[in-house]
Amino acid sequence: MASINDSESKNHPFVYSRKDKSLGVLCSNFLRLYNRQGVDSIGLDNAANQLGVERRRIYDIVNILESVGVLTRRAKNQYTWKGFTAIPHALQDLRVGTYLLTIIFLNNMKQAFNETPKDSQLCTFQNVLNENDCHAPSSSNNSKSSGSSKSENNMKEKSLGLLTQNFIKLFISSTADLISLDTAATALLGDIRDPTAMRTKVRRLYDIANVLTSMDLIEKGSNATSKTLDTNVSKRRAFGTDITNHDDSKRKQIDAMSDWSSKDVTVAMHSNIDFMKVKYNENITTQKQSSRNSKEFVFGPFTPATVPKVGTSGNKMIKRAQDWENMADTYRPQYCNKALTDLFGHYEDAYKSWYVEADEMKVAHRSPES
DNA sequence: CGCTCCCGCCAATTC
DNA sequence: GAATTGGCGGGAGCG
Repeated sequence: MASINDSESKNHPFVYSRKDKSLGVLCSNFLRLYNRQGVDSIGLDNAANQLGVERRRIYDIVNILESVGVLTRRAKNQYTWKGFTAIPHALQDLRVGTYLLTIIFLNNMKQAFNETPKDSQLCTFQNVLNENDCHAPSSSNNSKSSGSSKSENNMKEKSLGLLTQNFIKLFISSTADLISLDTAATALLGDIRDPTAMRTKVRRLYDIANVLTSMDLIEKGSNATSKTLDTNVSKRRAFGTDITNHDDSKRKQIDAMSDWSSKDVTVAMHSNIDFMKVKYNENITTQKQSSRNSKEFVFGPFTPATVPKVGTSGNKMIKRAQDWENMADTYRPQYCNKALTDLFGHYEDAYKSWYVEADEMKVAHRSPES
């Protein structure tokens, strides 16, 4: 009781609005309630009461927060508050894992290019994620590899928490500032072409996006003009929605993400910097017209600025696409799901030249450390 | 009408 | 076998 919904409900505080019960505001309230020093333990029951919501909703919030390091499950009904300062570390772990994943992904792409179509759905980000669970435990015994990760804990694989992390990984591996939820959903879907699964996935992503937004880790952008701010630690990206879902041979609407702000300053998000709100925004006035087919910019597959040192001393220079370029337009692997193509479409060229290196690197980084 | 996404049924897990 | 957790998707709200 006392102090619950305050927010900025400008108008009539008594009119019910669906917005007032969104996961986003709930998360805000949750944070407002526990994000103060002195707190270190959180009881679910308590939280539910304080916030005046059903238990179920608390689980949603808590799971997502946990996946980003803000919380940790201590015991039944009991969570430990870690705070925002834990986010950088958590993200760093995700980043490392993602790096490797991307390399593998590139290889898969390569395969797709060379081999026949068959049922190579193996281009799904999710599939890559599955085959090598690069979860980032970050603490204690590294890679104890407890048995097979086959089809066992199927339950956990669809958890909101994991989905959240994978969603973030998508941002990390892509240079796109704008990623539509539909795109993300498709990429994160093991089985493409499953309308039902798709819808569900998108629903979940909406949930996640909302809480991440309330945490200021992400921002909603419009298809027309992306406004991307940037926290000093984490990359602040935006999510949008696919437009023109139907149709195909038209123009792929990567326009959505085609206008990036000035190559945002990919901050390192190193171990521990003061996180929080020191967001410095930069002028975003890049009305990049861009184009769909003749992309002239080639960015590196991985966020150039960062990339944790992995074995090889990060000799990642982007070689410009060569004769591959032509092939790119005409010989677009259509058997790779469209969403991914869109997602990574910017540097499709880069792929061509990259996968060669990726091949080498893959062998190279054979566990020097980490 | 299509995009969002809240609500809560009920299954899986844990006590 | 009760209590916790938490997928999942129907369908309501909003633009």
